[in-house]
Amino acid sequence: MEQAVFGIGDLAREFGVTTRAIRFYEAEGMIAPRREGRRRVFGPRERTRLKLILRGRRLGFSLAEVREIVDLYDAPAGEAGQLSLLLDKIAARRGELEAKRRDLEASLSDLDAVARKCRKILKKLKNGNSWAAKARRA
Amino acid sequence: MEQAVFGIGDLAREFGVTTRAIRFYEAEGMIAPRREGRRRVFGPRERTRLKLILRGRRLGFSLAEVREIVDLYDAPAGEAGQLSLLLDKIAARRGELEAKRRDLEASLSDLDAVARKCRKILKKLKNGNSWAAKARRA
DNA sequence: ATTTACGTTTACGTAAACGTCAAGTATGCT
DNA sequence: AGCATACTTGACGTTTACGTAAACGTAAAT
Repeated sequence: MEQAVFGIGDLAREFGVTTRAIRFYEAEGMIAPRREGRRRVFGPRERTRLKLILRGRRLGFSLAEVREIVDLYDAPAGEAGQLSLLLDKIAARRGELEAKRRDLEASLSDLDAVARKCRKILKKLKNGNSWAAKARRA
Repeated sequence: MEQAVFGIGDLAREFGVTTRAIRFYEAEGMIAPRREGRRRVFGPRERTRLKLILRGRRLGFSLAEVREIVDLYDAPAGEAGQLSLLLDKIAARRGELEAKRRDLEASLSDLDAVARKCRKILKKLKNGNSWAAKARRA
């Protein structure tokens, strides 16, 4: 078994965040670990939620946005109207993610272009560079 | 010609940001429009820089990170040592971007999984649902 | 001439997302 | 018993990334 419960310190270490951050997310109502006395006890479910939160944050979403995204995950229980409304929300989020992906791909290819230019100049420098001016036109 | 100069308002409208933000980036030394009297005049170069800045921000980078990324673009002029150092930096940034891409793909596929689950339930609801319990096992 | 539109600087304000103490509690080890 | 370690709840502080308002400049339109 993959271990079913975690202390706040365990999760902090595992995900590379401070316990303060985790408590903050709880105070914001984004996770709700159960208590054992006063201590927080995180089950796999809360652990997953935390993982989702942090992933969202790394992708540049605000906590408010993250909250809406995460909420999509444990909604699927309702009548038809609710469900297709949920599907709409999901589609909207998908759109945002795809926009981000476009930004990402653009960044990657831009970066690659710079790298290529770099290597080109570097190569010319290695074997005698008499005509360095030519490389600078780019 | 694609228009060679822009006022601050033009760029704000084009990119959907406030003029305040643009001035802020200038104050931070991330763009340096030339002046015509007191007014800022942005050439295509500064326009591109701004575009890069905003793209970085959308991807969740801090301005400090964005600065370092953007600086990679107008460095390619130096001796061999500098160039390969630059290539190293580029590789590092590429790594970050790829990590972000993994997060992104994971988010997308998670979202798709929820959507599939949703549609499944929805379908069962449409034709007579006597055995709704079966769908809840997921 | 004056309103309108766009721009300028200076300066204070603010929301978000935690960081950083402080002071107390609970558990286990030696 | 004494100490270390991990956790708790406040409460205030800090950084980032702008927002917002005031007061003014300049040029075109009415």
